[in-house]
Amino acid sequence: MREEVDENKMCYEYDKVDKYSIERYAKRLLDRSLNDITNDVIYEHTINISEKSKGRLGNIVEQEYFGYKINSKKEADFKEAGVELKVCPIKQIKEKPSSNTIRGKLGYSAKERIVLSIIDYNQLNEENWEHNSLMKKCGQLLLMFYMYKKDINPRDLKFKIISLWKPSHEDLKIIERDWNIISQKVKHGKAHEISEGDTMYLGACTKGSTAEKSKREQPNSHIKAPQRAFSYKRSYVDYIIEEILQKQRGKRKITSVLSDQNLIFDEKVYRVFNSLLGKSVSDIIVKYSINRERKAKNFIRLIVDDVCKHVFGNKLENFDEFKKANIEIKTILLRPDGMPKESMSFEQIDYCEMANQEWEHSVIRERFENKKYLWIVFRSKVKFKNQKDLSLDDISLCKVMFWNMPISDLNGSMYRVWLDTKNKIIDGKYDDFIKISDNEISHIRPKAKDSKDLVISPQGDFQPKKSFWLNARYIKEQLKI
DNA sequence: GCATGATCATGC
DNA sequence: GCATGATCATGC
Repeated sequence: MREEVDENKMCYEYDKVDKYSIERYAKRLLDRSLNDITNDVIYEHTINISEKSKGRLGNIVEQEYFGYKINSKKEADFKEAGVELKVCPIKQIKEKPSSNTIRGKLGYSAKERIVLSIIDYNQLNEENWEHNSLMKKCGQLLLMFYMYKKDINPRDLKFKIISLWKPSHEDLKIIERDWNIISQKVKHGKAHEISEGDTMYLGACTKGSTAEKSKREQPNSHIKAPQRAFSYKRSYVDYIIEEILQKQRGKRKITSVLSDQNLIFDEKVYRVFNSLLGKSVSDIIVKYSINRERKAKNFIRLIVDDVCKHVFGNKLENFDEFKKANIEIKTILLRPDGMPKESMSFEQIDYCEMANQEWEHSVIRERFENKKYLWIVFRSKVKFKNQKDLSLDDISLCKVMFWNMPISDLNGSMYRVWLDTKNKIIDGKYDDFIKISDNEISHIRPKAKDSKDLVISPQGDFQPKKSFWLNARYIKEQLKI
């Protein structure tokens, strides 16, 4: 009882010019919900949780817990201290066994990106990085992560991680370039072509009920562009969470960073691989003294990994930047005419999961909206049937590019394929998925150890493992060779 | 032991 | 030679 009185007495008692005081005050909510600590004092500030305002927990925390009016203006929430408050949902996940973690270990993952501020295209058109309104408002964040639960009164949601946070010096360089990529599109009258996948950590995500409704004027072009907001990408937020937790545990973070003083990581990747353009696989093997038998089906990919271990000291996907920006590496082999020999496969479909998912939160949308790919493209000089028939002298590196799926393809063809597949899973039609000849950008096909390699379905029986494939023809288009 | 990345094999 | 089903070495 006494503690409860003390808690209430302390309400609003923070020094608004001192960010550490604000953080300390915020941390009273650690492992608690608003309802756990507040009873009497808060009532006079209680706000209505209407359906329209979605009852966002962030709004409630701002008004009831910190006692200030909601501010979506250009200055920070705690303007005297220069601190912007962000209340963000997280979920518990099993960490992927691919890293060095023990299988099944529990960790936190960001449920969504952190939206920083709406982009005012006209204002951005006038800004440069040195005097930008985004970092002025959001350069110093106070992050309050809570455990997300569906259909729960927001006042009962428990906070798990609370901390001041700002990007490290190294990250800020990448964020600066991301900002410049976005602002350059605006300055060139291409705000309507912006995609969240254009950038690494800082994204420009759509904001508004629907992209159509939210369209607004942009400078330097008469074409209307969907409203967008600066945000930290979900994969980057995962890293923020990890960074804060490691700091709290007193562990020094083991970093594996590819960027250096002069070059950002993708520039280093380009520099190394562009120097190898036109070189054959056998040239590359000799150059880096690679010793590997040509047995595995993913031989070329293993060579690429060998090169990276030699040049960078590690495989690319093991570097922090690749994790933060959510970049996956794919090698592609082209026939002499530029057509990829194969379509590109992805992880197998979890039939039960997919039957219950909505598009907005689907694995496949997440995969292609919030993810970048590094395509390392080889081309054969001569016609061939099987790759193993080719001489390594005849396969050479022809292009290296970072790729992400254009929004129009994601919301168009990809959505159609996803919806068709989901409906057929629900109907139990496992032999009737979209084929490559259906001329979408993607199709469904088996991907398993063998035909007896099965996985459980929502109907309770076992079905062959299958996965999404990007059509070879679509990849050719995207390569623009 | 199994997911992953990628290619092979076969029928038409 | 395409379409699609089937499969394998690797590495975590």
